[in-house]
Amino acid sequence: MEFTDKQIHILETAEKLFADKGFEGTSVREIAKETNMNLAAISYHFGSKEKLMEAIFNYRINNTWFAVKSLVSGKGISPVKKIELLIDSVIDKISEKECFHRIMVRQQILAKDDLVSRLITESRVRNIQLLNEIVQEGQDQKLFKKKVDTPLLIITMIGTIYQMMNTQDFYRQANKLESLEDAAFQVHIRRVLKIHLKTLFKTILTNEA
Amino acid sequence: MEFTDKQIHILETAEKLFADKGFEGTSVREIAKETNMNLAAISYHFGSKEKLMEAIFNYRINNTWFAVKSLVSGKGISPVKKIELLIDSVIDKISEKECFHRIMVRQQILAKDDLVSRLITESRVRNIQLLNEIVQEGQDQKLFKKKVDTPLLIITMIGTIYQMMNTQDFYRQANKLESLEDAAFQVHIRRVLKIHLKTLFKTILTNEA
DNA sequence: AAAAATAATTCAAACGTTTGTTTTAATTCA
DNA sequence: TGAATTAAAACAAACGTTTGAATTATTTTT
Repeated sequence: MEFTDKQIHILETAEKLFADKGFEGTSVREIAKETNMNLAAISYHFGSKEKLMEAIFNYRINNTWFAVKSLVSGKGISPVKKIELLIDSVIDKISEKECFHRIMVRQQILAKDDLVSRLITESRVRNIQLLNEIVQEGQDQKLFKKKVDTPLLIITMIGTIYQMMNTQDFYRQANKLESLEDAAFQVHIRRVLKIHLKTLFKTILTNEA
Repeated sequence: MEFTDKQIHILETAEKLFADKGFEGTSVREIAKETNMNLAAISYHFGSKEKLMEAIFNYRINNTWFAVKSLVSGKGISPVKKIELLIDSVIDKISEKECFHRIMVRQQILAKDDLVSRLITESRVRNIQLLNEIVQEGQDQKLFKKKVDTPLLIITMIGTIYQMMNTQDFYRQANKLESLEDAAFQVHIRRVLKIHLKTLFKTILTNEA
């Protein structure tokens, strides 16, 4: 799936608009205006609004996990360390593509069965397999509990990250962090989330507590 | 805010449609057809589609926390027990109003500042205050850690519940629970979530681990 | 290297639908 | 009778998409 510079410009502009106003809430005319292109250009380059959405998913959802996978399947790294690397990586990846993930959250709630929904499911399966590998390794080394609900673990991880992403203004206010610069606050959130999730995972995976 | 039976019928029908297809993805004509009412009836009873959405929020978002509040502010109950009661209650309340919460999740992601957004924020403030009370009590009794990020705790709680709600088919498949009846699976999810979140909260709040 | 031919892209305009809402008359209920 | 509700029809505006001519880029031919 290759895209030209112009197409990528449309993709990323549409991504921002879809994230802010929703798919149905964004008109093709808005996308055209925001990209300084003609209305017909979107149909010309992508065929339809629906296909543009699919293109965004093809553009974003690939290659997300390959870097993590190589990190994680490396020998000589303890399962605990691998979990930590995974958490760091997931948080960074999601933060980098915040708009896309906002779209994905909204999309996964809808009762649809289209290409986009299938792409989301495939992505989830990959995540499960990845975490399962690490958990299995930890169990083999008697470091982790025997019974671990891996899907539930992922649900807490992704759910916490997404909820933070979607309510970050509220978190900022509740913790009186309004004085922080935007960028500094983003860094702060990531750090807090990473520490938090690592603690949680250790509790669930090891036999402590 | 009082509603007639007919209005409630419209509210609940629209709620289901908004949850399944999104606000912009649902037409007023669809709501009319689904309720077996005339198109103009929606405008007549609520004024506009936007106001109908606001009415759904007014209908649902109230009274959600009053029952919890009375449970929680009771004397003679340990802070740990109160946390458990809170978790049980939140999970049950959200499960009861799944459609509404699906709408709320989608709504809170949008970059809007309307009445609905303000209602969501107010609801969050109430939740924080409630949990803060319990945490404070636990800290006074030297049961909980001194430093607790209450907002982060709520984010994990709500985030986990929402993520489970939105990906429950996936969870079911990943844990090979397809043989369970729908109702039994719902019960299963709730039980698992309750145990899971209680464990997490105890870890974060107490000085273990 | 210049010219001609072909392909790719941009543009304004218009297409037919669907949208949320309003109107006006008919009907129901108190 | 008079107010509340329902019904069918119409409204203008916005929607996604298509059209066909104009323009630009690329390739082919001379």
